[in-house]
Amino acid sequence: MARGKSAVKPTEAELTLLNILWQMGPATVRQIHEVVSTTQTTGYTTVLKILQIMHEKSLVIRDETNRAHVYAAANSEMHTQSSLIKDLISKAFGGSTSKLVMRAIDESTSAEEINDIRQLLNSLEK
Amino acid sequence: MARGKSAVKPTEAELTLLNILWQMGPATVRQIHEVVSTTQTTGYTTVLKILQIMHEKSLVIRDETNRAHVYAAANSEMHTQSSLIKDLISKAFGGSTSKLVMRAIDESTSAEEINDIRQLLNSLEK
DNA sequence: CAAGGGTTACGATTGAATTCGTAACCATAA
DNA sequence: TTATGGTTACGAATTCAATCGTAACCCTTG
Repeated sequence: MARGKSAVKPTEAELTLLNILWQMGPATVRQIHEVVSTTQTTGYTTVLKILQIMHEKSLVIRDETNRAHVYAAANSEMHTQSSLIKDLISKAFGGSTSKLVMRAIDESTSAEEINDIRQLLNSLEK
Repeated sequence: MARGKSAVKPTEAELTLLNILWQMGPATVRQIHEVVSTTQTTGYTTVLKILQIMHEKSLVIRDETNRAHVYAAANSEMHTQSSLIKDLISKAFGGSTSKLVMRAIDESTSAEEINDIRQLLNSLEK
């Protein structure tokens, strides 16, 4: 089995940090922790530890040039999203993408979003 | 906070059993284990234990009338799928359904599935 | 050079998920 | 009635996620 990289599925806490990294770009633990703190009450060393574990798992890369290491997401947001969704489709939707899409769209989906999706379908047409 | 029921997110092992229950309808541990065994090598008592835990969490209901208890999914497949997907949308897609749909559809999506999705959009039209 | 402050590293703790062995239980066949 | 076989219940072991306290480290300033 080829398990080069995308084999690792980020945990919930890890995904929170990845979202921040995708948003901010490369950042130090302190910077990341500051952002996390706006939403949660998570200790500095907790964020540090999670980043270290993510580094072991190759979910992030880090630049150790300076004393304060600079972390960055190892994979793109798009790549990770695709991987997460394929996982869900296989585990909860019997592998059917259309079933998932049907469940995803409901009364709370805005008209704009529906338009976006329609345009996507049209672009696949050709 | 109202946390009546859909607050509990099934774990991976639990989702495997739920899939079987949705497929088979109410079933005994033995029956469920037989199906599980076609795919995995999981012990009988492991399946039993997971079902007991799911019962505590109210993910399944059970009929204890007979000696061999009969288990059934507490929530519908559709309900659970919706809940799982909403969770993913909020945690990995910034709340955007259309982003999720865009990631879900790729080159591996069959023409039929794309057609199904298009029809869904059309039905939402009116 | 020595003290402080910020930073990383390490290890411990807690709780959940998963797994299973073994005991207890009970209905039924002999 | 008693033994047998299937069933549930209990509890222990293992692993992983998440959290943090404390030690070690090192740059910078006085």
